[in-house]
Amino acid sequence: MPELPEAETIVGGLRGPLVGRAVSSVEVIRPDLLVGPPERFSEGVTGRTIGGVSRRGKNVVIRIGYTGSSATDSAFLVVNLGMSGRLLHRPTGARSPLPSHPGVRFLLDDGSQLVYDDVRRFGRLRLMPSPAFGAWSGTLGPEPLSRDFKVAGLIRELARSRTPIRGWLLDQRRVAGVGNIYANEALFRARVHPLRPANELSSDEARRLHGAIRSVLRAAIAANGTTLRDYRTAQGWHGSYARQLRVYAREGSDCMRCGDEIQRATFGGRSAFFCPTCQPSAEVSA
DNA sequence: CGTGCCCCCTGTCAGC
DNA sequence: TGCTGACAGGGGGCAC
Repeated sequence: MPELPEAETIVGGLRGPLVGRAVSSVEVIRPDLLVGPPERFSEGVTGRTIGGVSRRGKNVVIRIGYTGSSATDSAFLVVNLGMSGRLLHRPTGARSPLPSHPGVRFLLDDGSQLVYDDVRRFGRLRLMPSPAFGAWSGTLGPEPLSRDFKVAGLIRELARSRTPIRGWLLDQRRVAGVGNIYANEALFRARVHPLRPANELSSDEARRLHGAIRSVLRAAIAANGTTLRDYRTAQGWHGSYARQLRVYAREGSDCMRCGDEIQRATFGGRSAFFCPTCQPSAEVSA
């Protein structure tokens, strides 16, 4: 599901309704969604005030603290949505459809609710004290839309691995927030075959990939993310980037760039989509 | 440490 | 109509 653009869209939809609200009560319907004991989770959240909503990679981060506290005595609720997780805000008296598979429900002091809903239950909610949050964040790679994500750094890191580039992009320790949809889309834009070993990309290909990752993520954010099936915004809406996808789920269709037929291949346990002409399996010298 | 494979879970769809 | 198998946006654990 949700990759960086979807998490970013959810964050944008939660910030207004959540920031400044206190959590009146928590209902843990599916304890297996929590990392750690449910009692500690409930005690750590109940009665506290939401200080901010942000994102790290694909994760939604909700900062929680006592009213008036500084950031240092905050805790961080980190939500990884897995494949089918949703974070839905339901205003008081909302007529929006009921969540189908609610896992955790937060009742807020204005009567509205935040519901974590997840059909497949691959998602996880983790409440972390500040130091643990910092350590966890440090295990993730740079934010691809930040200034920390540099061409030089990408070239250096690519050289250290011979993993196929599509798998390399999915590793959150390398770049935070890229998943299978946007890895495939970025590789098409950069004209790099998904099976190319990372350390065999030329510096020009790495430069193109760097730009392609950033532009595809930005475009997807502008479209509120990609809804193929499960993803919804915090308000329950669909994202509209699916109709702008150039290769993902377009197997058998014409390449928008050259007209050749888009191929699908399964490796690393997941589908890759690419144009065999625009993305040759070895770099073509100019 | 890097890499590849399996599994977690439910729902949907294609094929028979 | 109904059954079976493949597959779905993620990631943790394990063996090598």
